[in-house]
Amino acid sequence: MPRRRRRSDCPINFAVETFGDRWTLLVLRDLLLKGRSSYSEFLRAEEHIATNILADRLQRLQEDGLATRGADGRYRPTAKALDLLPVLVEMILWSATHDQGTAAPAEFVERARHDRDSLVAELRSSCTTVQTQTP
Amino acid sequence: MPRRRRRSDCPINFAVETFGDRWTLLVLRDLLLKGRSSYSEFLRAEEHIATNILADRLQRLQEDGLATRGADGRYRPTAKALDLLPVLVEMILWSATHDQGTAAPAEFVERARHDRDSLVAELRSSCTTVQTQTP
DNA sequence: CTGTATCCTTAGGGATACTG
DNA sequence: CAGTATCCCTAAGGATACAG
Repeated sequence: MPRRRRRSDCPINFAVETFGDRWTLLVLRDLLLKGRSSYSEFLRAEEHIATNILADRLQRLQEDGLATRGADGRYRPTAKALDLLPVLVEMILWSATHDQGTAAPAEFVERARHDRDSLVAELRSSCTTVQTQTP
Repeated sequence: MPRRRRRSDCPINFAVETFGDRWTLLVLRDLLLKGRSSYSEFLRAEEHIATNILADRLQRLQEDGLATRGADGRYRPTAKALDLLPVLVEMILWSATHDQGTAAPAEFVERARHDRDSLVAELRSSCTTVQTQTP
């Protein structure tokens, strides 16, 4: 399957082409923010992703260098994926501000608002820790 | 036309459902970062958006409270849209870091890296200025 | 210039069955 | 458990033509 050709070299377009669809960002959320790593864990997402869609997105994440699959069958975020944490945090902040009915932990939002960088650093290191904890 | 029902109350999901498609974010980019405001200006986007798609996205942006259409037929970002600037900036930073071949102005990227908050503030006020400049 | 309308094609997605 | 494989269907998208 030839990968769809890129429409432009704009950085926003690159982001769109990497995770601008209805599922990829949710898988990344589970991978980066919810500490999920196995197929069945991703399948449990409350948005109810279909098995074929999930398999496809996990494949793409690997192709795009955002995740690796270990011998144990668990998916781990790469550094490239970890660098998306600021994007995710800003999205959460935006949704929490503008969507009444959004279910973001108030504590998280407050922290993101006042102490964004240290929150990102913490999330980052918690991912890394989990990553190395299974020798 | 009934609007698609939301899949969950997760803030990331809210973001996905608002601009998680292949075009909305590009229109927002033009609106927020490129100072474009008229239909023909958006149509000039290098990604070549079709007329019906553009009309649809402009409509949705209004429905979602991200843009307003003035009597002059020009589209203006709302405060809700301006609050997406940090998200866009983080995306640009991420793409500039991880996509060789991305065409982001080096000056902009440096500024974003070292002086993110003031850059966002500047972008925000430049939008506002443009907005009020036609009395 | 700012869009509608139409037609057509394809990719994306959902349900479900099945396999190692 | 961790996926493939199908089937089917709809929404999304592209190309144009047309209209006020």
